[in-house]
Amino acid sequence: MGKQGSLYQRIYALVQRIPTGRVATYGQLARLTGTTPRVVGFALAALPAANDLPWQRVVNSYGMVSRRRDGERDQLQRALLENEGVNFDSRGRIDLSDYSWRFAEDD
DNA sequence: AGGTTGACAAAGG
DNA sequence: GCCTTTGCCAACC
Repeated sequence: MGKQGSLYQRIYALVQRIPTGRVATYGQLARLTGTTPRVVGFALAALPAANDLPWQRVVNSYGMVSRRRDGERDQLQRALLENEGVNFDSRGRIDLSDYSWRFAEDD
């Protein structure tokens, strides 16, 4: 592994730090880990079905749950978020100005 | 080694 | 604001 762990490990470590009831975008995590948004999505897709990460807290730049190629994971994601108090509007969007995670070194 | 494929994003129309 | 293009880069043939 690299000096600071693999790229995927850095992404996962960051996802782990997103607080309950908050969301981060793929682009935000990409900037913080020095990669591109697509790779963040690819890293999350590589997670096993059962994992310890709050993976549901990662959404796209429009504040929407991104659709998977298969499965009902996106529905589960919305349910989990609503369960922790995140509000979706009639078009299925989250108001990022209210719910986005503000990263700080001392979190 | 080269082409394809994404849980994306920004810019253009 | 929606839809389409373009850039992106790691993974997987």
